[in-house]
Amino acid sequence: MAKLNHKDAPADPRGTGERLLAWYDRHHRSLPWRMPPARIAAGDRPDPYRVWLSEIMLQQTTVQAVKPYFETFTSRWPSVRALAGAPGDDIMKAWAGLGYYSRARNLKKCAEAVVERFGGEFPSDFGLLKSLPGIGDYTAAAISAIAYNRPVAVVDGNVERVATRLRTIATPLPAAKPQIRAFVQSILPAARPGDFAQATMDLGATICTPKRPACALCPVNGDCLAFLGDDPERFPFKAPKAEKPKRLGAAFVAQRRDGAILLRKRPETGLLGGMSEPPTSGWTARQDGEPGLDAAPFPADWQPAGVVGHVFTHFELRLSVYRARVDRAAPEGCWWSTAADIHSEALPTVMKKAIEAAIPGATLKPTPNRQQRRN
DNA sequence: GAAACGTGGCC
DNA sequence: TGGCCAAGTTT
Repeated sequence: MAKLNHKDAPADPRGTGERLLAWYDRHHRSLPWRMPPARIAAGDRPDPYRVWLSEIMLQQTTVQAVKPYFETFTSRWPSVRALAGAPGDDIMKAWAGLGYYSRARNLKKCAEAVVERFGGEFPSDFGLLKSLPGIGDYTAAAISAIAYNRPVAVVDGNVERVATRLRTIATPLPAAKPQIRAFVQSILPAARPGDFAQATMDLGATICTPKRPACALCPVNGDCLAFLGDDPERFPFKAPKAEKPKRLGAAFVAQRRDGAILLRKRPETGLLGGMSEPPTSGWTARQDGEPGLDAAPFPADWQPAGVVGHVFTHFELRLSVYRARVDRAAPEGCWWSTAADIHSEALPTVMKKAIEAAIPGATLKPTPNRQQRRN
């Protein structure tokens, strides 16, 4: 890492924003939900519905993971009114696999609120946006700036990294947030708040990365205190993460003679809230041996079918999977999901893993080339 | 302020 | 392999 002396002190910080915009004009990423800077300059604005939807999907989620979901949602529900009118279960099914399912629950609530409170038009005001379900500080600022070009500071994880490096802010997150927000506000170009927000995020995603940042390519390295006199990779400062506890549980995959699989719906709140699953044991903090057949939802010829590992945000799960052939009506609260339906159920990834362990191929989409198995 | 809340990719 | 991280919000 280059260490420059004091003669190379940062240029006028007020120029940082303009330099970021000039870089963005040339090197911006092309994304499905983004209006490119040339069209912004021509007077176009992005659809606030698409901005909102993309921002919710992008919370703690990579661009690559979001792309296909964004395409699915916007094709199926082209407007906030369409989404507000959709059955909640359809939204959960379409969200399955993307994670953080409270986002999907809040998505419908927010769409309904926009229709009822604002006549189907997203507000531009930060405070009004933040009053909507699922919209916090970041998302309210992002919609306000990107969709409406309001001069608000948009601070996400990328911007936190860029800002703490530019100013060598050594206060650990999240305590450093006010400092960061104030700094970003101070360099915000008044004419192009939306482009500036996206420019800063693009810089963080492609140049000012967490590990091995490409400082030589950075358009504002001359403004960066970390680059000029420190080690950029040290920033931002964060508290060490707590160790993940390990939990054990069991899943019971019952299959009917025609191939249908028994599912039920999880409670609306909490982990995987509102999503579907094969019957499972609880998996609270138990470490005293694998859950056994006493946790089965009903008596059957349960056979061990392997163990599935899955890492959640705050714990690791080892799920013992059992399988049985069952020929009976679905118990109260459960339903038989046929081979034709199983692909479109609201199954979280961990539950697809469990079903796959018991019945390989069961949750894969049928292809024209593949014969459906019927036993 | 701290904990809950998913998943997949990268090194 | 396992820890880190990704356009955070809610309670």
